[in-house]
Amino acid sequence: METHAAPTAGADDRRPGEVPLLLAMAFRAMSDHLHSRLAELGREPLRPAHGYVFRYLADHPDATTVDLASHLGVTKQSASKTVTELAEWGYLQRHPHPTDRRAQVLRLTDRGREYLRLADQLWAEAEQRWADLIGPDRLAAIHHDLRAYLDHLHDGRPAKLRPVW
Amino acid sequence: METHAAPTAGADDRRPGEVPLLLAMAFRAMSDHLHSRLAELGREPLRPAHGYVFRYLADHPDATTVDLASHLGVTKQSASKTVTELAEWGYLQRHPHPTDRRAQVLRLTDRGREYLRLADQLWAEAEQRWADLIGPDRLAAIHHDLRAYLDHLHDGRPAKLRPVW
DNA sequence: CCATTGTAGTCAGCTTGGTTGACCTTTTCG
DNA sequence: CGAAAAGGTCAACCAAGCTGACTACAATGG
Repeated sequence: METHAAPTAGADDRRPGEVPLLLAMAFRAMSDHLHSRLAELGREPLRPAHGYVFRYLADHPDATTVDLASHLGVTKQSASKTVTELAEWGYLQRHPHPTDRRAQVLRLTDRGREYLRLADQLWAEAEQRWADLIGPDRLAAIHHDLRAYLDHLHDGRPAKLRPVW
Repeated sequence: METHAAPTAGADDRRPGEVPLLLAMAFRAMSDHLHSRLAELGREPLRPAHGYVFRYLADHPDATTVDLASHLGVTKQSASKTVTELAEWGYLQRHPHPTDRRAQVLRLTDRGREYLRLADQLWAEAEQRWADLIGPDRLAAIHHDLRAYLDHLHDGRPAKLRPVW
């Protein structure tokens, strides 16, 4: 039961370079958790990328498709396809841009905001399972260290999200 | 015009459920590092999934395509496609199975083993950048905590690797 | 010992989620 | 003003999965 081992970690024969893969596996595990909970609740199987769209739109109320594309790190055509899909499903709407007649402002519908709350809650569940195992202080430290890494690397510019696989 | 400024690095305003996404972003950042280093070195742009194949074959000297498929969590057809590709590129070879004439034993070539060493080294570089920032003790603790989580969840069975996106 | 059932692997065709390129409209700027 | 840049769409293509059908061999139970 070495759940709270000291950071010295003598017996840990850490293979250098293993951490990145562990990050991917942990994310996958949490993602699986979210999917199975969504299924339990009988919800549509939106994927993490969709949740990320929702979050961006919630935080950026005057975002356009091009904004979204650059945030997601995909082409505007691809982002447009996603937007069309989510609009058809009633999660967001395109509104005319107040000053630029080329552009469209994307806004979440109530349904979209509701889904975002649910997704946040389910991610939090998965996260909590980890906290239960290692302790909330450790989780907070990891959160902090991850942020530090990403802020350091990208220094202002937003981090890319979608894994290259 | 940002309504939500970047989180000020003051008190830990941890949004519950944020950690999973940070895991994905950190992995993506490390993966980007690996890719750009490979490009610098003029190497073929093999993806993380390929490195994972190499590792499995290195650890399981009598693995077949079906073994690999179940390990990767994909269909045998998909695994077969990957194997064909890697064989054409000279990273592995198919050998007749000693006792089962349907099956083929997959083995890394020297070139494959060399690539695995390189990939390990590049992942380690990315990992090290994080360690430089947060300190090696913190990284070791995170490594330990990730392992604990994955071991706890899967309890014996291998963890899924490829992110669902 | 043979008939049935199961397994390793391949081939073919489809789907998904991305790509590039061409294009129209509107905006920005020299 | 006129040229270049930018938002958005349409269309064609591509990569990497998938399912389904199939062959060849293996294992098992009368």
